[in-house]
Amino acid sequence: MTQFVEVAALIPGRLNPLDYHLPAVLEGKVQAGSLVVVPLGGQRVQGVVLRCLNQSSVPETRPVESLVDDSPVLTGAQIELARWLSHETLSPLGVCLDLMLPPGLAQTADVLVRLNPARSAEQERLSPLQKRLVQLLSERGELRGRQIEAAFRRVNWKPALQGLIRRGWVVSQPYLAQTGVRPRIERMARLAIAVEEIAQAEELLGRAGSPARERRKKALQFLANEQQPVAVHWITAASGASLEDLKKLETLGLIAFQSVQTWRDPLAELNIEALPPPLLTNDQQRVLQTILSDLSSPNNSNRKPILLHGITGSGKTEIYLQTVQHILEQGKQAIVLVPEIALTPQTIQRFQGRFPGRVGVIHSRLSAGERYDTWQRARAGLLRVIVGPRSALFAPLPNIGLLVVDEFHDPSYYQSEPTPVYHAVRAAIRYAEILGAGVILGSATPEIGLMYQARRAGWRVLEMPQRIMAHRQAVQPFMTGGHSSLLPVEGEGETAFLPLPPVEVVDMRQELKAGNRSMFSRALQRALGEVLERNQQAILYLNRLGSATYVFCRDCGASVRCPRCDRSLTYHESSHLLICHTCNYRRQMPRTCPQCGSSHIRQFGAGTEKVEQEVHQHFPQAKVLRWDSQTTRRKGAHEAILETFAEGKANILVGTQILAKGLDLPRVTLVGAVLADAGLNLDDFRAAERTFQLLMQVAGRAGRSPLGGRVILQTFQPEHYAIQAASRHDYAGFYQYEIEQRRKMGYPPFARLVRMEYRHSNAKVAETTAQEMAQRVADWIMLSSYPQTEIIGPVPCFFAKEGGQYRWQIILRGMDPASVLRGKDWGDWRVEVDPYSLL
DNA sequence: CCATTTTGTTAT
DNA sequence: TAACAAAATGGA
Repeated sequence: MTQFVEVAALIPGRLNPLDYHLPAVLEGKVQAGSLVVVPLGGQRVQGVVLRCLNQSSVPETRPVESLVDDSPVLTGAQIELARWLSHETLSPLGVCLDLMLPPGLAQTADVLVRLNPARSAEQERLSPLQKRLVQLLSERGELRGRQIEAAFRRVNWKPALQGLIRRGWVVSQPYLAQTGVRPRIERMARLAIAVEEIAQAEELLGRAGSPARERRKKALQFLANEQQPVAVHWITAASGASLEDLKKLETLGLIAFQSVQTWRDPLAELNIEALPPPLLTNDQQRVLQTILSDLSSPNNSNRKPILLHGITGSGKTEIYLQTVQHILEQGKQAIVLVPEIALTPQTIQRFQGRFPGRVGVIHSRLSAGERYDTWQRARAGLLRVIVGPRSALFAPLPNIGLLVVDEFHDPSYYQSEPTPVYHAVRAAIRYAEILGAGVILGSATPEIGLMYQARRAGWRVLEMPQRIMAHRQAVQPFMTGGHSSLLPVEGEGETAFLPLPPVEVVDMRQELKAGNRSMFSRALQRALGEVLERNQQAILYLNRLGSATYVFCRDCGASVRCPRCDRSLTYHESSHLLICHTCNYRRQMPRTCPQCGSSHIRQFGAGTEKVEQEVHQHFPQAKVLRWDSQTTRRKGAHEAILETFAEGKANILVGTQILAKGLDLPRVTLVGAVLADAGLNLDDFRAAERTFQLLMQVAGRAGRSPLGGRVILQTFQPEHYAIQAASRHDYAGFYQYEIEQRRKMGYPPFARLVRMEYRHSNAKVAETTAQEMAQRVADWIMLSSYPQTEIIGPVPCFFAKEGGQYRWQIILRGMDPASVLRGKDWGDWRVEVDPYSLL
C-alpha cells in the first residue's frame, strides 16, 4: 500500500496543503514535521509534512521528491501553533511554518547567466528591456538571477531574458545558491597507538635531534596526555607541530584524523560563574509558591496563564529563574521571551549563571551559523532553556513545560512586518494551551486588554508591589559627601525595600506665562543643577512619536480638533494641511487658537538633539550623552553608550522610548520627561496607555539606590488621567479609567479590529482603490455572520506617504472582523488582525 | 499584423 | 513563488 502525506508548501502565496505519495525509498522515513521537496506545477519547492495519510483525497498524486533532513523540523505542537497563527492572522500557512524554521535550512535554486560570446552583433531586433539586460551583462559579466533582480527592481525581466536565451544571445545554467548554513565540521586527531608504544615509534619521527622530530614527538605526547580526540588547531597551538607534521604522523599510522560536528555557541566564550539563588523577599516567596503549586497541579487541560504584575525592580526575574529551575527538575524545558533591547549581557549572564551550559540565546546579532546551531541544539534536546525575543517562541524544544513573557506590554512582541503579522504574547498563550504548559506574563504595566481578559477569565493575577533595593556597594563612594541625604530604607541586607521616587508634575503653560520660554521648566533646571553639583546622574526622556505632528495652543493647551469627530487633527508636512484620521476632514493650519484666539499656536517639535543643545546652554560644564536611533545605528553602540554612562563618564543621558526599557543605573537620581504628554493627542486608541506605560517605565529608572531619586514630568495637560496616574505610580487607577474609556469608545478589548492598508505611488489611484475596497468590504460584511461589523475609513494613514508611496487604510471593528475577510481575496492589501496601533 | 509586456491563475 | 496562459499594449 502506498503511503500519502499532506504537504504545506513553503511559499509566500495562499495555497492549501496538497497530497503527495511517498516513493518506496522514502517510506517509513517521512513523518509529520518532515521537511521535503515536492513538485509543484513546473517547479520544485520545499514543504512541511503536516500529517501522514492512508489515502489521498485526490485520485492522482505526484511523488515526494526528497527528504531534506532526517529528523522532523517541526514538532506536532508547532504545526498546530502554525495552523492557529495562519487562521488568526489571515496569513498563508506556508509563511507561518517558515517562521519556525532557521534561515539556512532551506536552500534556494537560482540561475547563472552570461552573454554568449558567439552572439550576433546587431541589436536591431531586441526590445528596450532586452537591450538593458545585454548592457548590464556586458558591464558586469556573469550574473546570478538575484543580482539581476537587485539591478532591475520591480521590473519583469524574466520573459525578456527567456527571449534572449532562445535566440542565443545569452547562455544560462542552473545554480544552487550556497547561501545555506552548514554544520561546522572540525577536524580532530587522536592517538592511534597505545601510549606505551610511543617510545618505540620515536625512531620513525625523523633524524635524531632534528627539530621536526622534536615537534612530532611533542605532538604525540600532547595527545597521549589528552587521551581523547582534540581539535587539530588546538594540537598545533599546544605542541608547536605544524599541520604537515600531523599529516606525517597520520601516514605513519601513529595518529588518526576524524571529523566531528561542533556547535557554534554564542555563550561559549562567556566565562560565567554559577550563582546560587539569592534569598527571596516575602513577596517573592508568596508569588513563587503560588506559581509552583499551579504548575504542579496535574490538570494540564485547563491550566490558565499567570499574570505577574510586579513593579520595576520588584524582582520578577528571580521568579522566572526559580520557576524555570522547577520545570527543568521535572525534565521539561522552558522558553523565556524578553524584549529585544532587554537582551543585554546582564540578562544573559543571569540565566547562564543559574543554568550553566543549558541555556541557548537568540538575538538579532547572532550570525546565521550561531542561529542555526542554536536551533539544532534545541531540537536535539541539548538546550533546556531558550532566552530570546519574540521569535524565540518558535524554538523547536521537544518537551516544553513553561513559557515566560517578560515585560509583556512591550510593543516589540507585535510583529507588524513581514507577514505573518502576529502578537507573540497571544501566540504564547495559545501555544501553552496546546502544550499543556504553564505561561507567565510579567510586567510593571500590564497591557490593558490582557489585564481585562485575565480578570474576566479568572487567570491568576499576582502582585509584587515593592521595590527591592540593590546597589549598596555601587553607590558607596557617593554617599559620603555629606550633602546627599540617604533614604530611609525598610529591612536589611539583600531584601531591603525602597520607596518609589516622588513625581512632580510641572504645568508648562504656567512656565510660559511666567516668561520661561526654555524647554526646561524652572523646577527641572534647578533639579539638573543639583544633580550636577552632587556629581550624580540624570535622564532626560523625550517621547518622539507624536511630537511635531499635532498642533496645539501654548496658552490654553488645547489641541486643534476635528469638528465632526472631536479627535486631534494631524499636521501633514507634505501638504501643510491638518487631517482627521477618522473621517478624512481637512483644513488649513489655523493662525489663531480656535479655543482662546491666541496666536501662540504651533506644532510642537523637539528632537533629542535640541534637548542636548539646550542642556549645553544652561549647563556648559555638563557631559551629555544622546541615546536615540541615530546614535545607536552602529553595531554595539547600545552597549557603548550604556557603559560610558554607567561608568559615570557623563552626567546626563538624553533619549527616547529606548530609555523606558529595563535599565538599571544606580547613580541616576533624576528623571525628567521633557514633554510627558507628547503622544497623548495622537488619534489612536492606545495613545493614553502607551504614554502611561512609558512614563511609568521611565520613572522607574530613578532612585534605584539609597541615593534616592525624583521624577519631573513636564506637560501642557497636567490634568490628563494618564499623567495624573503616572505621577502617583497608580496602575490600578489608570486601568479603571482607561478600561471605561475603551468601553465607551468601543475599542479593544471590547471590540476587535482589523487594519487594512494599501500603498500606491499615485495618490489618486491609492484613494480610489481604497474607496473601491471599502465598498467590497461593506458587501462582505452584509453577507457575513457579523453584519454589525463597522467600517472606519477609508482614510490616509497617519504617515500618509512613505517611501514615495501614498498609504490609505480601512479599519474594521466588531466582534470578529477577521472572519469577515477569511477566505476572501484582498489582493495586495496588507491586512493586520488586532493591530497594535492604528497609526 | 506580430512580438512583447502585463496581468491573472494555478499548483496534489 | 514560478510557470504558464490569456489579455493588453504598441510599433510597423
